[in-house]
Formats: sequence, structure tokens, C-alpha cells
Amino acid sequence: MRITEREIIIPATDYDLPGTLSSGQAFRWREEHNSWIGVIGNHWVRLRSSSNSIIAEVAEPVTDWSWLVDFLQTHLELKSVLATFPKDEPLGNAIRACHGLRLLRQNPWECLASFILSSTKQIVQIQQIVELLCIRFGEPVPVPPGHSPAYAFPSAMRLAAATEAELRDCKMGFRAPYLRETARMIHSGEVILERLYGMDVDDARAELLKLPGVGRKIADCVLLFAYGFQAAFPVDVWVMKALQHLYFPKRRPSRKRLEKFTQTYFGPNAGYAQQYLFHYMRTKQVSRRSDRP
DNA sequence: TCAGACCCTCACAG
DNA sequence: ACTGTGAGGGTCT
Repeated sequence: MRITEREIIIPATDYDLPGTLSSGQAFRWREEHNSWIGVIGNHWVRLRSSSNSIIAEVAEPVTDWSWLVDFLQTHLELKSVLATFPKDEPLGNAIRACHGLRLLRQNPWECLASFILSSTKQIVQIQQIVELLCIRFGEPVPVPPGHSPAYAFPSAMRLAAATEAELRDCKMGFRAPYLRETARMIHSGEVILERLYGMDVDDARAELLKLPGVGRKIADCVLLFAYGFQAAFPVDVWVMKALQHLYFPKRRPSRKRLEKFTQTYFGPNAGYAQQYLFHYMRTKQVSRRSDRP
């Protein structure tokens, strides 16, 4: 007989759970009483950090926890990843300031849809939009007694069936037609997200770029956060600021030159380096509002 | 390559 | 309190 439990202790060293869950790669995690509540697939999940481990609780007993371990990527030895970073001062600062920051491994559809909604939005706003989307279109999932309702991320089929007005009601503005059309193309099989796992990074990116509302930056986010392609290096306004300031102080590099740089300088775990730069810039630097005289 | 448009919300200045 | 303004993990034309 197999053991089913509602709780599991997952060994995890060098793992900053709050930092990772709030670092702008996933948008459905809320802090509550020193723990983090979210939904993975059809599972309501509560996570909390302990010494060298993460304690996870779900609503109903499960036997197979691989979906959670895969999401958290706890097996990855962070030290060996950080060891491949170039030994420069900016990254050194970021590593020191963001100790234990990790990359998650998310569901491709949820990640794709979420990042389509991310363009020119602040992270809190993205969280709000995704939340509304799940409440309105997601299937309810079981929650422990006493907890507020939770919903799975809505399927591509469901979102393709929604009207543009219904989507705009979720405060996503001009992103609504992008999300709707992308949902349709995924549901119809014009782009098959499962196939990207077996492709090389350039082919996988080309597939994502077929989708409306998906440009280079969002494609690279999905490649990195959902598929684990380490060659993907999303360049957003924060990372661009870091790159310009730290590595190209003289003049702005061309797009081609910048791509060459990010694909070579940061080494085999460039995607990880990107997340450290992003999180460092966003959380640890002097904010622009307070650095006025 | 280079604008400008695109929705909407929030923070902040006055 | 109330309005004006700017900007936010971009993409498309």
C-alpha cells in the first residue's frame, strides 16, 4: 500500500523561498503567516521554509509529489550554478544580496499566458490581473477547511472561448486580444507547447514568436521559467538598465551586439545570472523615487 | 532601427 | 480631497 500524506518535507539548501516566489517569475503566490500559499496545477499548496528544507502542505492527500519537486527545482545544486558566473563586481554583489534565489520550473501555458499579461505592467498589477483571470475562468480546486477558495489557472480552451470584453474586465487592457488569440492558437494545436521540450532553444523560441503578444522578451521568459533553457536571457527594462550601466557605460549597444554579449559573457547559466541581476536591480538598488536630491 | 499607439491602474506632486 | 502626470518585467505597425 502506498503512503498518502498531506504534508511533505523536501530537503533544500541554499533556497530563499520568499525571495524566489516573489521575484517576478511566478505571479500566484501570497505570503500568509510566515508561509506562502499558491496553486500548482490542480493543487492548492502552502509552503514554508525550515532549516535546510521546505515544508509543503496540500489540501488532499497525494502519493506522488514529483510535480512539486519539479516546480521548486530543489535538487539543483545552486553553488555549482553560481560558480559558472563571470567573476565581476555586479554579479558578485547580486549573489551576495540575493543568497538562495532560484529559478522555478513552471507550467508552460500558465507561464506564457501570464507573461503576455506582463507587458508594461508592474509586478503587483500582473498579480492582480492573473488573480482575476483565475477567479473568473479557472476551475475551483480543493482547499483545506477554513481557507478561501482557490482556482486553477484557466485552460487555453477556456480563455479562447472568452470574449475580449470579458478579458478586458480582468484589467488587462490592450493585452486581451493577444491573450485570446494566443489561447486559440494553443488550443487549436497551431503551436504545441509540449513539443518545445525536445527542441533546441532557437527553434523553441521561433515557435513562441508565432504567437501574438509574444516578442523576444516574453518568449525568453517562458523559455527560461517554464522550460529551463539556460541560454534564454530575457532583457527587460531592469536588466537593460543593469547591462547598460554596468557593462556598457560608454554607449548603448546595438541589439545584435547586446545579444552576442548576453549569450557569451554570462556562461552556461546565463538565464540564472539574468535572474540575479533582475532581482538585485529591482529590490536592492536605490529606487528611482528616492534617489532624487 | 525608430517612434507612436495601445489599456489601465497606482503613486505621487501640487 | 481632488486632479494632473508619469510610468509600469513590451509588442505591433
